[in-house]
Amino acid sequence: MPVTLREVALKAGVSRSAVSRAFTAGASVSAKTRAKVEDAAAELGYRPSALASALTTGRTKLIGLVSTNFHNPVFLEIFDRFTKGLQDRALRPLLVNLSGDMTLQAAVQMLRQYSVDGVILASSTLPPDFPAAFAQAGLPVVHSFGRWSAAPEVDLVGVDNRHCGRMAAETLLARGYRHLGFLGGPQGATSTEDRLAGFQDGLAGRADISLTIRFANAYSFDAGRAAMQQLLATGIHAKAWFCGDDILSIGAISALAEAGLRVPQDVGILGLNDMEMAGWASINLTTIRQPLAQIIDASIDRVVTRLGGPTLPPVAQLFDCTIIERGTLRPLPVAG
Amino acid sequence: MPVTLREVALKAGVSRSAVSRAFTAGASVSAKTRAKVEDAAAELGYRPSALASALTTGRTKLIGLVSTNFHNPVFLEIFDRFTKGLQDRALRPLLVNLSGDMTLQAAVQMLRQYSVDGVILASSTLPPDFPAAFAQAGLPVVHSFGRWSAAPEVDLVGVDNRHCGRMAAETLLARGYRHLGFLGGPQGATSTEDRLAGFQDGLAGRADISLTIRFANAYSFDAGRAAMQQLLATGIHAKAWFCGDDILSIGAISALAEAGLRVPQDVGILGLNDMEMAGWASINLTTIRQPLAQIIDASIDRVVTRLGGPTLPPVAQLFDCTIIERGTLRPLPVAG
DNA sequence: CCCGCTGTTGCAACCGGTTGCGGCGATTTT
DNA sequence: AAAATCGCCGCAACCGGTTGCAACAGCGGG
Repeated sequence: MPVTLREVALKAGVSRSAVSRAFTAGASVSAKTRAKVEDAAAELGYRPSALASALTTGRTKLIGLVSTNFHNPVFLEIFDRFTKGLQDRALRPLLVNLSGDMTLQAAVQMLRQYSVDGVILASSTLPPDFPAAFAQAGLPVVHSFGRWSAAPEVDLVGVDNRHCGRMAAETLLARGYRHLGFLGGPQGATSTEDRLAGFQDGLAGRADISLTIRFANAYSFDAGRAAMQQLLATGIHAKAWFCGDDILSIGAISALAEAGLRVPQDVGILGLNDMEMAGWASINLTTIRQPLAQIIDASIDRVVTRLGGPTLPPVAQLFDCTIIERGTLRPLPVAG
Repeated sequence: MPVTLREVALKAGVSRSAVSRAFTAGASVSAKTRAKVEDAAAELGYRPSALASALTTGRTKLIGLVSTNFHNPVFLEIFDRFTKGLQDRALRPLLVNLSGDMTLQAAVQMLRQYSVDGVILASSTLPPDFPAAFAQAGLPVVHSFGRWSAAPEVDLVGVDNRHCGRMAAETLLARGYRHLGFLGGPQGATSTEDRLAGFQDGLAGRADISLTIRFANAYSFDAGRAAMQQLLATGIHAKAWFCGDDILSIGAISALAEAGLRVPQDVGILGLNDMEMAGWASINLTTIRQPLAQIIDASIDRVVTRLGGPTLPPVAQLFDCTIIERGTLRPLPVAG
């Protein structure tokens, strides 16, 4: 049913090679035959099959876009940017939901079978052996939002989560909070571990500080709310919480409100990400911004350079975070 | 670099056909050779190339998943369910973000070039000629959340939006609201048009009712908030609004709160979708639920039956909506 | 022991493009 | 005018599997 090279060649009165060359940029074709071919192709509605050409060229222009978190609204923003960015570069995202029955091994096999040109792993929770599994299968991979390492096994783009943790500590200390809490994502999530480590770093040597540490069992609203409910039920009351993610913050705030506690008058909350919702007037979350657009653009750039280029050693590329002041922490004391 | 059929055949001491057959279910192979092949394949880490086989079988197991709305959080839930459901059936979603530079024509061409087995168009705003464009290109397509038609051009799965509108009208009337408002999505969005039509239907013949109609310019928080701000600024105050979507409702509620109006004491809000956020304690939105899981499962089933089966006439499959009572409308008057 | 049948196997062509190579005609050089 | 050069084209092989067909082996029955 679909029209092929042969038919265009026939109609244009040229060889199949000529048609092929007419459709590949930079090939050796005269303007005249190219015109003939284009006319015939247009008339027949011909488009070269990406699969067939991939077979010989070895390039599918398919990129595996792998993620685990489909319950954190920030990922909709992330998918939006990734899909647009990839499309702009004529690449096609093959979306993989790494949850349920889809195991890491299954995902690797699957993406190998489809000969994807590269893989973007968008996850802040998975340890380095996840991206490494793709690399070992011979797939160029960039880990977006992954854990920093001085000698990364694969390309990495993200932020310095330990530094974010220190920034959170400074922020809370500067506002005079002394009873602090850390509400992380699931235990074992690399981003949560690193943010906590940095947070503790920033608190080191301060004898006047108390710190409660708790982990939600997912980066989701429900998990954040449940964790905070449990904390309140057990009588644990920090005066300010650094939450490992905006969505946890929002869940926690919900639990606090249900318990009749006001934010920021009774309890302060500091998030991380600065997703769109954080800026909604009804939420107005003070948070540490990850520069999503930059991270995503850089991730795509990395995978694109891997596509053509030789095999260079993997690099880690980190972006700076900035604190976004809104309404869920009490104000800084006035200087002087 | 990747290991091919030929190498496995060599190592197993059989022909290439034998290897191919060993990997295709239901092919004629003896247990003995199958075992030999599987051993050799396992040793070499062989996986058949999906592209190469697609070339002859004509099946890629690729499904184009096309959407426009990456700013409505409900779509994260939708993508989660679609990706899982497709994966469960060994299908692969090729995600297309139909916005920015990606036009309908470009998307059609692209999906044709990749020989996707089918297309799922997940959008409640696009008119029937969008899905029709895929069908005309010879791609089996199902329109999820699309506009109902007695004689649809393509398979359609969703809800009866006019009926939802009538349900909204009944709901608000039953609670004694008389000054009503309709806050729709972008003008021209089919779902908004139909919900409005149904809403007006349900209000027909009621002389004691006033109705204000306004359209937000997207299905997004910002659009809902901006629209409500503008309404308030121009002095338009309905006592209850039927919003065309939960995310519009939440945006509208935000604007109301900023203006010092309480929901539901001063203004009632009724949403549509029942996305996860609607159930959050801090939002607690009364809304009309679309059965997402059912719609998505049915959509996948439809596209799967199109895959193998003969060309049957397109069908429309609608699911019932139910009202979810929460806290953004005043209670029903007590009977008696 | 021969025949026919069934189940398995390999050959070779094909899916739809790509590409190295040799050749041809047109142009330039001497 | 002959020779060297260049651009363009088609031939044919190839990418990695699949599949119709014919050949063949092994088996049971006559």
